[in-house]
Amino acid sequence: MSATTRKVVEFQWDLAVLPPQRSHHGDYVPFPLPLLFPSHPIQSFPLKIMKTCFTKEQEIWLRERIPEYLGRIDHIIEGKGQDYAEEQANIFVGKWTELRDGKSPGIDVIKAKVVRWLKNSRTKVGGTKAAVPLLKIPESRGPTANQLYVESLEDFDSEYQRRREGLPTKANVSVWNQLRAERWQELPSQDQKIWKDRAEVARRELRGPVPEDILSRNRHALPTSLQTVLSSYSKQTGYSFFLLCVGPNPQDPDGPARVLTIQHCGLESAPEFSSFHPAYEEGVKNVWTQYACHLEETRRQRESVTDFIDINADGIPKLKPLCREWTFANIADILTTYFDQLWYIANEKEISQRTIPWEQLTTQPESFYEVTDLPSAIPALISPHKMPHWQLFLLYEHLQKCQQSDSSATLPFAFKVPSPSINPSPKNRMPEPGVNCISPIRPSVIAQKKAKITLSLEDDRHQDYTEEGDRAIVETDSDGEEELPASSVSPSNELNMEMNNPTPSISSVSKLTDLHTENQVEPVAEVNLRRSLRHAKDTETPTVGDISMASANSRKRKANQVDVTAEANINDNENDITEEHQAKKSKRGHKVKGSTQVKAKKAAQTSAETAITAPKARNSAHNAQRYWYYVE
DNA sequence: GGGTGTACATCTCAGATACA
DNA sequence: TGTATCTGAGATGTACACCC
Repeated sequence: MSATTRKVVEFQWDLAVLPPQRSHHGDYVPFPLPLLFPSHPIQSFPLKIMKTCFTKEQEIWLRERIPEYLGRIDHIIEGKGQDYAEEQANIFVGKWTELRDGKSPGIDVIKAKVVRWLKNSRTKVGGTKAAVPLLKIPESRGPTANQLYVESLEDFDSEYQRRREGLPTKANVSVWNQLRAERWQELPSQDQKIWKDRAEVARRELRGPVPEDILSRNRHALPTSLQTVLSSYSKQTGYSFFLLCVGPNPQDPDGPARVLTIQHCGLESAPEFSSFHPAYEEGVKNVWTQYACHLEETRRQRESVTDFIDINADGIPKLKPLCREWTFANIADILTTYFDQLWYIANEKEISQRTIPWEQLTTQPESFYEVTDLPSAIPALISPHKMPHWQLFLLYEHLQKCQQSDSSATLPFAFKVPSPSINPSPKNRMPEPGVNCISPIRPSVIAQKKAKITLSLEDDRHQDYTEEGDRAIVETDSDGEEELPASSVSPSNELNMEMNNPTPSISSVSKLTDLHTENQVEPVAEVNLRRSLRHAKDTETPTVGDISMASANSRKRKANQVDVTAEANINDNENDITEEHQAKKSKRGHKVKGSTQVKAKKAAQTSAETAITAPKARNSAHNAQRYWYYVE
């Protein structure tokens, strides 16, 4: 490593082969864990579709052929690269005759594109065309409290119209803002608080679930993003970092969990922590994976627990029959979610918080519900996680039976709307430790969720007949050891935490498997991401592994940049550019270079301006750094 | 046949600007 | 003041064409 010690290690383990909950370590936090991953209110942002020739599937297929093609060109593999490219082109058109968006330019054109694609693969960095966005999910700010308030005033608009009469258009905003400020100031502070709470609710309502594709992209870019951030922080603080992470695998969110260890040290040739620590494997890595295992498992259970409650289009929850495999914690989770949903329904109009304030409910039960709604053996409702086990079962069965016996839409249990003094604002409320804080489900998302679950169920019912044997083999491994190589984990031996089984079990057990990927280079998408982080890029120093592939493109970019700044100004007529562009298509050697944007800008400038305007300093493409990380 | 240079399209990001 | 839209800069993939 040239200037700094940087290392990213990525490995995975299968939840189906997790260590049992009562592991020999016995020192990890027992299930259920406190809420460590609060739901992030988010809003989707527009996604643009990349215009590339091949579909994703085709690109993947082609990418798999690059190593052999390049191997032949470099004489590492016997045979000619061109022959291989043409051979693969023939196979390609045998598989597909349509490209992206259903375009079918003809067999010969497709063949030529395949050959050219493989040829370009030698010089291009590879991967996807589009840069990976930063790990950022924009959040809508939503309406402000004072805005909501004045919108509710019937006379506000008329007053606004009266005040703006005779004023220039530009004054409209200030008039509106002034009037809003006046009305807001007139409002008592208690009422202001109510409107602030309503604005908070409105903001939340604007934010839906994170789109899966954004999650996937963010997860994919995470190692690079973290590495870049750590690198920058290291430069700016002199600190060294060793970071352990766990989370879903971007390739398969329901499959093996992914564990990352990221080390960044500003010193040259610093030893890696894993080699420095005398018992890294046993003392650090294994301990972390044991712990992280349960973090991920709990996270998935919290995600999936809502799948164990039927919620209709009105948001009314219905409990499913008890499953023998559920643990007490599982049942407590489900009941907590169930009550939170009931609470949400009861308080929807007056909502100032979305989950039950269990502490207050315990101290003032009469303000929250009718005691007669509970089974006679249960004196009071407390948090299911604090409930004795016999009460937990009793309550669950009671609620479940009430559902079955009552065909009407009446709920077996209903919360009262507490007075505002009892019902604190969410800002002042602290989540109770160990309590499931999954947000209640908004009716608007229920239809979508249920459709997804239904589809999943139908698929999985079908799969269960075909894969039952495989699954059984893995889960009943007698000696407790995973015999399959980690890299060969297939869908049949992965435990799907969601709805893979018509009678799903939340519990999952097993042992650790470590998946190593040997000498894997960084996907270009992640390189792009890091390049997008310009501050980091400027201070980064490449490690090894970047020379061969990067040099060709860097030279090209540099050459291109010089040409743009030196020659683009010559052309100040866009029409000429177009003509020359057309001419270029038939005859190579055209000397005007640069993007259309650059040309258009230059064309818009006068010749005098272009003569005296110094081109803006750019990051030289030659200096563009390639940042590779290595995987253990 | 393989390597290389180039134009162009298109992406992300950040800052500027317009608007209510 | 908050939000939406526009714009410029930088980066990268694709297609084409020429050179060795």
